[in-house]
Amino acid sequence: MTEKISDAEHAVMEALWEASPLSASDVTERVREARGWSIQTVKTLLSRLLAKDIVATEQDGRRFLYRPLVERDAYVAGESRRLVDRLFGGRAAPLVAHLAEQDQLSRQDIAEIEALLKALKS
Amino acid sequence: MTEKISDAEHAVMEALWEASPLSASDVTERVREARGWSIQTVKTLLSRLLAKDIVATEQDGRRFLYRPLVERDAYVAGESRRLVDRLFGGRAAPLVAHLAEQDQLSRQDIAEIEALLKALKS
DNA sequence: GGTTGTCGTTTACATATGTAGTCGTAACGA
DNA sequence: TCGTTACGACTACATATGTAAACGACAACC
Repeated sequence: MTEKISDAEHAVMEALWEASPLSASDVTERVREARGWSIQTVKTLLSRLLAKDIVATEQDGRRFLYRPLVERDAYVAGESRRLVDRLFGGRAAPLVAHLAEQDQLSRQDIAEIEALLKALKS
Repeated sequence: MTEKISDAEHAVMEALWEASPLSASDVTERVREARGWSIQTVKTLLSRLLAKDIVATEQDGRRFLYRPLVERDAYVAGESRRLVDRLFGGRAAPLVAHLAEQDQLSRQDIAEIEALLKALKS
């Protein structure tokens, strides 16, 4: 039921998932390289995330520190499921098949996945 | 480099991938159940897809028939890659690991994937 | 041949999104 | 104490998106 996180907001969330709580300027610093946003932009994104209850704040003197309310894992799970539902009829196997066909699996990926599956079956 | 396909546009594309060429009303009929859009809405979406060169038209008497210019496979590949890049650092194995952890893989999925990988290694 | 229905085209409008600028205020530094 | 700075809040504005209504042209039917 969590509200939708946009692309830009997602970049901010990645910073917060990496470390938190962070002030707006901390976040700006952390996303500067990847996105080059002004602090104003980051503040707007943080406000929107706040309004959507995706992050929370705590007072730190005159400023706010931001902290995620949504776990990265939950977000990743949601997005993965959305993709699988939309494009693969809700089944995960066709997704893996697709990745394989597109040669997007390295030899190492294959080995890792096999090991994983073996573990799963036990 | 194909332009972005929005969620609503994607529903229209699925109809066209299933069968094409189709008229606007054909498409409307095919998406009616899933989305319940008016024909006006479908026409707008088709125009936008046309403007983005994602579909093409051919004249059929007084009306147009629409046909995809982008293969479903290419779209699926792009979206899958985007997800893997954004959420799994570009590596596919962690995605599979994630699905596994979330219990999103059925026993049958596992069997299918194993067979697939075995085939890949040969 | 006028009416009606069907097309594509144009316009509409609310909300979301990307990307900031401005403003009032409170703290900090000289 | 007085200017500078750093904050959050509010405002801005273009483009994208979802969802259509209105319009004008033309074809089919009576």
